[in-house]
Amino acid sequence: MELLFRALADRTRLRLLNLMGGDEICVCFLVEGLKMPQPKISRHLAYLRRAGVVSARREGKWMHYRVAEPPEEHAARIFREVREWLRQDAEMQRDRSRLIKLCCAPQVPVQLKGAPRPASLMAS
Amino acid sequence: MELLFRALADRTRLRLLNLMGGDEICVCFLVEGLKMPQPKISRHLAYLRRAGVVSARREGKWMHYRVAEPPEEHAARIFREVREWLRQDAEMQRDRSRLIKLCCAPQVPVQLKGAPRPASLMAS
DNA sequence: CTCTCATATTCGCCAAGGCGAATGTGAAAT
DNA sequence: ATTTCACATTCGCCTTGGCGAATATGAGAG
Repeated sequence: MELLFRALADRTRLRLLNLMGGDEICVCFLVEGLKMPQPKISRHLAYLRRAGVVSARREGKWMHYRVAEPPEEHAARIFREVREWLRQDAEMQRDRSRLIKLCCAPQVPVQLKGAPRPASLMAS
Repeated sequence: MELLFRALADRTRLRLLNLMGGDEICVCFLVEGLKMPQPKISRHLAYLRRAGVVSARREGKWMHYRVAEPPEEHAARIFREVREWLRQDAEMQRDRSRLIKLCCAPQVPVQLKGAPRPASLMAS
């Protein structure tokens, strides 16, 4: 129980969870979307993984992360409520807009040339 | 947002929130109920107060604490869900039983001779 | 005024965890 | 095989926050 809350008790981790809203997303897009150093992102992703709230999948060089709903009933409800909360937060909305611009742009930035784009970024 | 989760990210604080389930409760009952050193309880209560999730009321020598629902909509829903979760947790149930035994006993322990009892401890 | 009682705060110590910088690793490309 | 690319981990430093022990505060009681 405390494990879940410790995972949520950090702004960067909340922003990460926000960016992977329901979808799989590649680490490089998280790095670019949050404009943060890559090791920092990776450390927080590791933390979220240890806490069991995200799952990772490897595809060649790329790692895809996605939100993993907790099995426990109450945890899951809290989790959904948090993500709903994120959708209405101002900074989180900016983050999502930036991400959408990033991956739906006519040409993506140099660093993400061949990176697999997140599937659905339509809702916002 | 992180403030709320940091407040919930500690077992002792969760146990405290559990014991003040909807009611006002005096610090001395929390100390006895959790069988923990009083300064420890006080420190965690201060933390909860700073986080804005409890409010305190003075009555002579005694301090009464109660849960304060956050004004923000999502925060409040999460908070209610947490407290619902607590009600179903095993250790939390034991804590509540012990508290009930404590204050509804034919004669309360020496330390709580004149202490004001928590009002309603009927639901459990 | 002093004493006691309920509660709060302070102090010193230690572990968790955030950060940037550097380095490691594993998969593909050449 | 070597290099490159995407990502992970380690290291050293610093802050937060947990703890017990001691002490402070503030309100009644005597």
